[in-house]
Amino acid sequence: MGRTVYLVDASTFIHRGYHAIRDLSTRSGLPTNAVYGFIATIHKLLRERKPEFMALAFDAKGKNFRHGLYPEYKANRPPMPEDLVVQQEPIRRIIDAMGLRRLEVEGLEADDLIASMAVRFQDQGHDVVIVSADKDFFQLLSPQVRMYDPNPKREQSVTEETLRDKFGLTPRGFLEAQGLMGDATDNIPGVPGVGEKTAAKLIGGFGDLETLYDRLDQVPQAKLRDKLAEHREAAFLSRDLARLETGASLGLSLEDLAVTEPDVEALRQLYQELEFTRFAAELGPAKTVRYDDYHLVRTPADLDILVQELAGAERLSVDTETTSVDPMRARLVGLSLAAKSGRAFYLPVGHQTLTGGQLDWSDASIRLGPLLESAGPPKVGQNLKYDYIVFKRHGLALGPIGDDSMIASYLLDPGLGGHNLERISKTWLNHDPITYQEVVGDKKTGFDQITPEAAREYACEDADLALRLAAEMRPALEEAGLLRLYEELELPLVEVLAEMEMNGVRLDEVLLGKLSEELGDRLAEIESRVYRLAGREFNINSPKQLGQVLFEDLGLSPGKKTKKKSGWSTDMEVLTELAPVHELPAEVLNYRTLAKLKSTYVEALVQLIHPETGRVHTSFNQTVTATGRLSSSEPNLQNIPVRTDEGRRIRQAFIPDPGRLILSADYSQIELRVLAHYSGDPGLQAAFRAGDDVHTRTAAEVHDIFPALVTPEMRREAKAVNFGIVYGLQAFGLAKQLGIERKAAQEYIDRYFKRYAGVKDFIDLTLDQARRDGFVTTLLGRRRLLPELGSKNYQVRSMAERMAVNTPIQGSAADLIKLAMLAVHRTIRREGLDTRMLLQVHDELVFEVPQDELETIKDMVKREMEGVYNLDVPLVVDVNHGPNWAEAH
DNA sequence: GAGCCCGCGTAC
DNA sequence: GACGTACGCGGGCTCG
Repeated sequence: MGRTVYLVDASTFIHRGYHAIRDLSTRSGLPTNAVYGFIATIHKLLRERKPEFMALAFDAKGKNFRHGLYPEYKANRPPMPEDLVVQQEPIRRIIDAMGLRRLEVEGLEADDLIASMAVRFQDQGHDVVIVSADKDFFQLLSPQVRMYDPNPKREQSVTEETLRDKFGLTPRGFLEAQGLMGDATDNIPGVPGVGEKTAAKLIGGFGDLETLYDRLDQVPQAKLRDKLAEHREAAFLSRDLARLETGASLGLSLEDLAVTEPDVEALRQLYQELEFTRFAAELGPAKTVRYDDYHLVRTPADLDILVQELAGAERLSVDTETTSVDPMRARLVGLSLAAKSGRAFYLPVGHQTLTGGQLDWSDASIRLGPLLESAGPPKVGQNLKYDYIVFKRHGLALGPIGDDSMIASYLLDPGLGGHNLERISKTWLNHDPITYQEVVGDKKTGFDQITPEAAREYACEDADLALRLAAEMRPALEEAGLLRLYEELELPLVEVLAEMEMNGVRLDEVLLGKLSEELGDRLAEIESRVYRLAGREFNINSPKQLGQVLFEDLGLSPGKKTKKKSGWSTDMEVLTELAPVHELPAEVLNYRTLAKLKSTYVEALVQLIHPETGRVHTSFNQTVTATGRLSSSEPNLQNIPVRTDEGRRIRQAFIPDPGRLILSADYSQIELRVLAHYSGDPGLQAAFRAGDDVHTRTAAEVHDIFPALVTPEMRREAKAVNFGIVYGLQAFGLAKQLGIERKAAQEYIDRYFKRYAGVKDFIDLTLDQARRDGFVTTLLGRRRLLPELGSKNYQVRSMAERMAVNTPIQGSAADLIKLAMLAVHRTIRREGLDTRMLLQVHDELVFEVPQDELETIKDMVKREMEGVYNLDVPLVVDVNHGPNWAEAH
């Protein structure tokens, strides 16, 4: 019985993908546009046609019989571009993993492979579909052989009839016509001046080249006749070149072309390497974990047996299930434990929906105490800060912390953007965990609404995975020299951050209430003035509507487009420009300032006051920034206004409990000191050793004058340059910031680097090393991977270079203050002090100090922070205190 | 109505 | 394009 065989001309679709998709590459810079386009086409073909038999023909390297006939064959083809060459290998690997037959034969082009197979299978009574758009295949068309192009924008199907309708030629005739036409892309000459139309007409009339030349005198046009006569040889040669080889013996039977099952895991691996997340997802979840050794523990007797089994464990993985993602509001629903890969236990304690029994937490927590508290094995988990807080609020002091898979993943690649269990399990274990959605269904359903049975696999898996992940990642940390940073800084910091979050900050609700009211009044006043000036009402908060009012209604001249150029920018820079021209922009600037304070700070903060503690409890995120800094969220307490009087009023609402004071300790110029240390620059180091004002000193150096002669304006410029250096400043940016000519900015920068040659050398050396290693490091060996340093795209590469310069500085400063937090925390503990650490704002620590500890803490904090690490320049800490954060700063 | 992106603005 | 690291607001769009 006749079957259908699909023969794919791979190079057609590889080239089409290469040209149709621009700028697709992996994060590390491997181009993937052709791979992506080609694989998308093959997917489409498989999906739409579901072929049973199929082969993909590739061009073999080197020469073939056509070069023997005609040395100039394809001589006009430039060599394959490098960014396409490197995509050949991945394409072939994917085809193999897909379970498809790939054909590549030395001395034969893909066309000849396809032609030989087409004829062979046709002769065996099968139908053949040639998947290509190349007209060279027209000569093969027959009742059993047709062509197909999966691209919907093209003519999808070509048959013998199509050929007849379009050219009036038979397939055989088309080959004859090709002899006359030639083919410019393959450098096949043909007869000059004869194109598709003329060739079709001639062959349509005479049938073939032999007949045409036998009866050349019957061609009516004298000129054409002469051309044909002159290029007779070329015509016959061109036909020979266009004729596909159909007799190649490939020794393939139909069965050899059977489409087999894909190697899903190999494919997934390839797709992940190429960062084709969509294709990887289409393969469905990878399940490499078994669920058959996961158990429910729901009686005190079983719990005691379990505690006994786990007591001697080297490490114990722990995970909590709760009612909230906010650990300060979460109620414990259950916990899972694992000490051996693949074996885990779920202990329900707070399910509302039950089909059987569950443990009583007040009883269970006593039985678990010896295991989970500091006497037990080191604890492993994913984001243990969360579990630590939940347990602490439920009367249990989890410890000691032995591994946190989230932090391990972060240290290995802090630029990853997300270190959740799902993601790192995929990366490290090639496993897709059960999702929260799959377990509870509706996202609004609390975990306590499902049964322990329904929770078992999900909860056990989380503990099991954290255990497996820690085991996988430890060697990687060791390899990268990150183990000390992990064990001696980041893991101990977990507990410190947890305590800070639980401490929370007290807010003066009355003051915030007054502020909100006042801001509301003032906003209303501005609003009415804005409407009057605009001549109509509109939403001032909408940049889009504001743009219409300014640039259409009022006809002011727009400054610049927005980033995504979807409209005209109305940001501070533009409005400030417009302020002298019209009253409205100035009003809007004022409005924006106040609206920001009201919505982002006053109102949001009040909203987040905890009902039980009466304080706000931020989250300090340890695995978010690319440089090693912490971040703060819900609320973000690291961007509370401070620069304007208006903004500082918010800080006045940050107050201590009665009998206490707010104390703030901040590092003076920590980033520039790190720069001075790294660069070894004598001038910069001298400034810090002498205790000079570094910006004044920079101005004096650059202008070559005495420091006493530095004007405030000169100091301001120098300050901008000093900060800019840390960020990878360029002349354009400095010019914009200082409002000077670009040329003047460039001269300033040149003079700076001449004076501070050590800084220049540091930047160059850092970049050299970063390019060599592919990453940069901080004082404590923290890494940031920067594959984009090798990018061919100037913009991408430049960005990476600025990151390479900034990260060691910013990241080292982060290392130092984290070390200081540990030191201060330990001293507070050791000395049994009652002072609470509340906040960290990158170079500042904020404490809530009992009156009678003030002097002790002042001295201690300054001493610990300044002495935390021995740089080549001194670290200086300024300490202040007051009745609120504004006055302590 | 939820979820997301955009434009904007706050901090260091 | 052009100076690094974050978070979060309101508007406005998409999607179910």
